Amino acid sequence: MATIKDVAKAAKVSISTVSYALNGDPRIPEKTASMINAIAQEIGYFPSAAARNLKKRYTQTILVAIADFGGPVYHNLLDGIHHELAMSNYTMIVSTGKSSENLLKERNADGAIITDIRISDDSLRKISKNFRPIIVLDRELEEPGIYQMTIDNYRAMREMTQTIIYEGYQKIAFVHGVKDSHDNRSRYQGFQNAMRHANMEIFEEYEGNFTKESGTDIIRKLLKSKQPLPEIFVAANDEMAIGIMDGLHEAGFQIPADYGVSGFDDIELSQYVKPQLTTVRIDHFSWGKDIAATILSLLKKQPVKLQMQPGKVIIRDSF
Amino acid sequence: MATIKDVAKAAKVSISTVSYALNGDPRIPEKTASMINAIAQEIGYFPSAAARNLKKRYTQTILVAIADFGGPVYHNLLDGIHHELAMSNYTMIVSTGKSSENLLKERNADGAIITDIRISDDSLRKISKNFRPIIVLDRELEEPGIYQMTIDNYRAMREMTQTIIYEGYQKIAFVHGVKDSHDNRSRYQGFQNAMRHANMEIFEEYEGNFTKESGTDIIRKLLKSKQPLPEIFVAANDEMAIGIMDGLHEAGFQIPADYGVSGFDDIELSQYVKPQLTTVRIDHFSWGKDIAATILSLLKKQPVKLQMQPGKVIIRDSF
DNA sequence: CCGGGCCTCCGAAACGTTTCGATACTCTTA
DNA sequence: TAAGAGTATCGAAACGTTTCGGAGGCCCGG
Repeated sequence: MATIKDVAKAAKVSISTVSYALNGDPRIPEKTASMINAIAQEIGYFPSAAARNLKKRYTQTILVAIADFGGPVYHNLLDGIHHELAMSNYTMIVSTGKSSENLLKERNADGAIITDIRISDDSLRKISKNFRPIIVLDRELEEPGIYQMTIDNYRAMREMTQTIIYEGYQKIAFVHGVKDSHDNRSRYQGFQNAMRHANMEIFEEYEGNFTKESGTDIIRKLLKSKQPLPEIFVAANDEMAIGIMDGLHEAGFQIPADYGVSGFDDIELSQYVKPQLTTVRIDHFSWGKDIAATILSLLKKQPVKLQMQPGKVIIRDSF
Repeated sequence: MATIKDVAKAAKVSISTVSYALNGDPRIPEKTASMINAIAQEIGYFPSAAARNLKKRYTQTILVAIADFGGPVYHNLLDGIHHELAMSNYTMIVSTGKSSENLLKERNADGAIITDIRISDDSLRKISKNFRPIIVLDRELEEPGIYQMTIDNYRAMREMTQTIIYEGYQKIAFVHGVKDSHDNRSRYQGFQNAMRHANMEIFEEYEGNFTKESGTDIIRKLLKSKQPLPEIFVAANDEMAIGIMDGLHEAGFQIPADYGVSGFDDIELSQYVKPQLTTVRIDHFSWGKDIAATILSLLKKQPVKLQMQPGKVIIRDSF
């Protein structure tokens, strides 16, 4: 592997001169620099990230840790982050699972954006001692070096619930996603709040895990056990809502004639499903851009103001 | 930042002893090792990836370079790769755009899986001088250190086309994705071959770019310019097929009564669209696992046999 | 002709690890 | 009791960069 030493030898100059030349230091005159660049090019030299990272104490890299690659909500978020970062000179890497924690602990990046509930608060707190800044998207965590940028789930779900109540629904049920996730909790709280304000009882609560399958399962079990159904299912996300619709259709019911369903996220599928799903739109792309811009400011030690990403109720045909 | 030196000082042993202890070298007796581990834990020490990477000449990392985070086909692929890699002790990182080339050139990983057409063959050839192994998913590229694992587009599309011909369609049109991509080319060749064998003329060819919007556009333009339409649109992927369906529906046509449409990939949406799309299923998840297993073998210098990932025609209702 | 300033360039230390090749000990065993 | 074999530990070099602090050489003004 060609190193800077090889370049120096070939160019008959010192290592330091090569380094300066390659990094465009003004003290190297134009013609020397271009000579050195030509030689580096020729022998196929590229600096070793490892060596550079070690010496400079940063990597010019931002890590995005996500829970999995599968979910339909991440794409726009990642695209948004990437879009913004591409204009800076930071490299973006994304990881999932166990990899993420390793990358953080061993400081493979200068900053991180995290939305993976499997990384515990505790672990994050520990990591934040050595690694900053971190932006968390999926939890509330008060800690120096950790910043929160969440979706305004509470307000959006409250608004959705109010709309439903206004429509005259009486037997209203909530379908939970993974119970102890921040998203689920805050959405549920918004729902709860709206119900309480309207002096309404929650008809029932069901437990899913944010997947489509869990939504379908709930319906199947409900039907099989002959329990009374609500008039409308307020799901904590679109995937479960769609799963519920699948389950209901499977049993021969009509939506919204027999039962209503609402979602949250406005994933692409929601417009294709029949009837189209009434849901809360989150503009993940611009949220991503916002997050990236924030971490860039943080990296420059500039002051930032953190605000929640708003959601917007999109009325379609599912209730 | 705590370094190994701090641990050594706190434990009153030498740096080398700490290093051996932390890496579980058998020459360090159990009780010394656990004492050192405890101290490292206590002062919050984590090794610096940069320093380790520099000294050992590898990173235990595999890079996956994708074209963008947006497309619906990557998720399962990435999940498959991750699934397999998670069982090894390699860290997986994914990147896109300009970042990918930097990461490769500066050797931030030990191996790479690439499916991003914007990285040119030339660039890849150059990179492969310093960086191996590389598995490419989106092109054919004969070069030491570069391995190809593609989808068997040719065969699958030929089969799809044969099915269509067998159904009795006469005016058959092909809808191209981005023209010079390997996927588009090989799918087109499969189509062409089937047509030739059946002694049929290709009714027309349209040019899209693999996006839904491009599919819809094609229909709109066709309709506006009053050109004759084919009886069936053979699209190079599902997204365009769905875009075409959208365009046709928009103009009030019925599918498959008025026009037929076929896709390729079997993305999730294809089952939700009405009518459900007839397409070619690619099991991206197991393809991903296969790819990951292959790169792992390559890394261990074991012999590998590269085979194409097969596709399977899934008959649904769009023709 | 001398001193100072600028322009080019260079040597060497440092970043935080790993690992080779010792060096002291402590036991065995003859 | 001395030699040999382990055992536990250590010092120092090396990985490939960046960057500080010069050092020579040249030109300029006085």
